[in-house]
Amino acid sequence: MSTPRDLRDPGAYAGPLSGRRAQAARNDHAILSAARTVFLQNPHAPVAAVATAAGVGISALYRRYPGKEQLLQQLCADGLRTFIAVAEQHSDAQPDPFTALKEFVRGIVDADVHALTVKLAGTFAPTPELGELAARAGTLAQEIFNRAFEAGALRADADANDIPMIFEQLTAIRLRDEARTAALRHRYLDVLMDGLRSKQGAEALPGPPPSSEELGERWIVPDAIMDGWPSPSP
Amino acid sequence: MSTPRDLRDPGAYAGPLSGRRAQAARNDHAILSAARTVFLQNPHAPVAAVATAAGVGISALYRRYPGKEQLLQQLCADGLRTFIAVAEQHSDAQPDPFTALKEFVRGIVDADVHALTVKLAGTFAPTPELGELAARAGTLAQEIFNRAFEAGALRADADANDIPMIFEQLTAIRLRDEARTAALRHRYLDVLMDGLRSKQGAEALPGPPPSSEELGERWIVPDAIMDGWPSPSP
DNA sequence: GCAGAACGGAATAAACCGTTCCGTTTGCCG
DNA sequence: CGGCAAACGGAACGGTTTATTCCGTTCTGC
Repeated sequence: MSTPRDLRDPGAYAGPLSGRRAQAARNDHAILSAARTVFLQNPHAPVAAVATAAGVGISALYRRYPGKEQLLQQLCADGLRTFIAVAEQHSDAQPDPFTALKEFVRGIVDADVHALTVKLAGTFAPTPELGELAARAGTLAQEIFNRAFEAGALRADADANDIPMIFEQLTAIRLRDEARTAALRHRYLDVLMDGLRSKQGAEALPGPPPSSEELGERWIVPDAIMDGWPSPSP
Repeated sequence: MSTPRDLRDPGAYAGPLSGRRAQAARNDHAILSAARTVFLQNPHAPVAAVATAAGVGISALYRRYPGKEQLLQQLCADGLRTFIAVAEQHSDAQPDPFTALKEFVRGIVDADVHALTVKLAGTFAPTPELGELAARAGTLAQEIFNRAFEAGALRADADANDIPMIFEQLTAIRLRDEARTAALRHRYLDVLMDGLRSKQGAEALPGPPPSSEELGERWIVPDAIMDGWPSPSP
């Protein structure tokens, strides 16, 4: 029985797993990965685009997730978990706190994980678990910032809430070519972090840093981008 | 026929004009302004959202523009013209070229004009006029950068194409509160420009600056965000 | 062989959206 | 004053897009 199987995705390591089961396992990953790429490019992309990008049919997707919303939640949760992992990894084991902070930011930016938690926000209902993960992520980032700050490596008017804003700005850099995107982000990461460094003769940054409420703004508003603007009335 | 007069663009001056004509004049401005706000928030917002935000009916909008596309083109052209005006205004009359550059960037960012030309790109067919305006805008920006660079105010590996990328990053900062948005943008404008300043002991920025082709990427692709990915076929 | 897990993709039903149409209001002019 | 037409508001229309369901097919494991 020369297993002629698996017309799909022939390049991706057919492995020792045999046939259908193996395909299923690979599809698990392919779908998640495709969803990541597609939704990162366009948060409102149709589900069919994910299936196409994953090289599977729509039913393969719906077999795994009850609906689009659950897929997005999964994506977001995974992103948050990655964020936490990166943060923990850079939390210590680095003599210089400034370098630790910079490497941490680079890690998050390379993982392209911030967009997952923010650009997707508002396109699905957040679950309690998501909230907890986000809280933990925030705490870890805060700690890494604090260490650098207390070591005197940052300008006096730098603030922990500047970090998410830096993510935001670097995340805005997105070209078709993924490698080039990463390279450019590194470039401006250097510029930004250099601007945040402590230095003499620098005048104070204008205005207060973002407040936590301001940073959290994104999570509210399901989408309501079009309707009654300020807030019509219930 | 017998168009009595040109109701368009009365200079946003509602004044003592009486009745219907005055309302029309005010609507001209209200619609354009609302469109700006709405499409800046969400480039794919429905036309109805603009009408609602402007506090007018849909027909008031369609009386002025043949369709959505023309409205977007108008918006983009206005944005480009503003860009050019700001650039010309900061092009000289400023002794220090670095300050001139920074003020120029601040002017563009405050006018929120970059998003108009880039976030909207790909949502409508560009006209030849738009192309010319964009070219002129680019040239002006380049000149302002060059003056600062040649004066030695910028780090040696800074590049003119870094400027659009800075716009891009600052434009990504967008809160509900417009004033706060501007304030935060000023904050990171300071950080970024400080990072771009010439200084000793700075290691080189990693990787090459963005190429002009990379910056122009946005204009191609009508939308095709979901379908054949790399580029299906003509 | 056979039962059924997994699939691919067409079919479906419900939005969503740009644009048109129609009835109404309201200055202006004779 | 009466009538005309510029301006409007917003419902109605038709096309398109999308999430989700359904069904026939293909393999696997036994």
